[in-house]
Amino acid sequence: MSYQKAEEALRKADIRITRIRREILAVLYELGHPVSHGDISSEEQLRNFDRVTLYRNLNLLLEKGLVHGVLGTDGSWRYCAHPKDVEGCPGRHPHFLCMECGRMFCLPDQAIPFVEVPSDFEVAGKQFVIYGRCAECRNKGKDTEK
Amino acid sequence: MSYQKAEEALRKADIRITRIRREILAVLYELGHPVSHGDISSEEQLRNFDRVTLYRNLNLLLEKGLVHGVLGTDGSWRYCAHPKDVEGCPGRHPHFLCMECGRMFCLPDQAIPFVEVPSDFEVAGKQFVIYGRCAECRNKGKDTEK
DNA sequence: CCATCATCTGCAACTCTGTTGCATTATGAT
DNA sequence: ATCATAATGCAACAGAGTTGCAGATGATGG
Repeated sequence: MSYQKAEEALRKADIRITRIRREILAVLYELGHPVSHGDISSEEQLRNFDRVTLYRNLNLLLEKGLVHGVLGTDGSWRYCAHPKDVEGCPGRHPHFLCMECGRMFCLPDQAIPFVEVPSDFEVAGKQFVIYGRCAECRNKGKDTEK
Repeated sequence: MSYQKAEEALRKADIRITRIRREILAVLYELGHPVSHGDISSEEQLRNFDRVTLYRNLNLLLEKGLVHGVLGTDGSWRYCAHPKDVEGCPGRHPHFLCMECGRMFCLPDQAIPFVEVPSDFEVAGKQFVIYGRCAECRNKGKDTEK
């Protein structure tokens, strides 16, 4: 079950185990692809927590490296996490954002390439987002287009 | 002068030539690197125009392809443009965002690589942002750190 | 098992970026 | 110069995310 993995991760990161943190990690572990604050907050297990508390905990988990974030071209952040011993999105690859349904997909086969920055610049991270329409939305479009 | 280039570009794109459009393009042509709505609106020549009008025109210029946009990891868009006959940022390369001063830099020597997306996905565009600290901010830091 | 205290949570209010609706004004085609 | 069309300014709104603070909760020591 994901709760055990979640608790384990929290313990390793040396932060208190609270219900919301366990739930966030469990949800992210189970979904396995990047989801927005809104998506997370409408999950059954998290519906009754405060928006703000959710934001604060997502930021904490980001800082501690238990979760990684991808900024969509719609301006909102998606969060993704996997238990350490499970193959999954480590955040170091491009993501695809469907501008129609808002879903984000990992493109895990391709690494984000190394990029040369001017000397003396300090790199903290990279974001590589491809945007467009996913297969599902393109098919939906075809039905109603004509 | 940039105004002539600006008018030329507007004429070619077949949109009305108004004062704000001429000024936006002239400002972007002269700056030559991506700047935010806030940066643009505090430029001398544009200070007296309405926020909303500026947003609407930036969006129009984006649509018409006279300007391109880059979303920073701080969640706000930067806009960049060059006159057609001048070597400049065509938008098809990575950008560096300094998280401290908020300035964005083009990394024009390196093209954004081709990325394979799942079949039947439709690509509309790409965003590739490297974030961290620019040389200037790192130096500033050194003075006060100890 | 309970007390204690640091930390976390919920609430209200706020900021910042960007958008919409509508009345007024300017543009450029005739 | 006239006039329809398009652009502007204003007010109000929307959504994402943050801050401050009072009250609740979780880990630790007795």
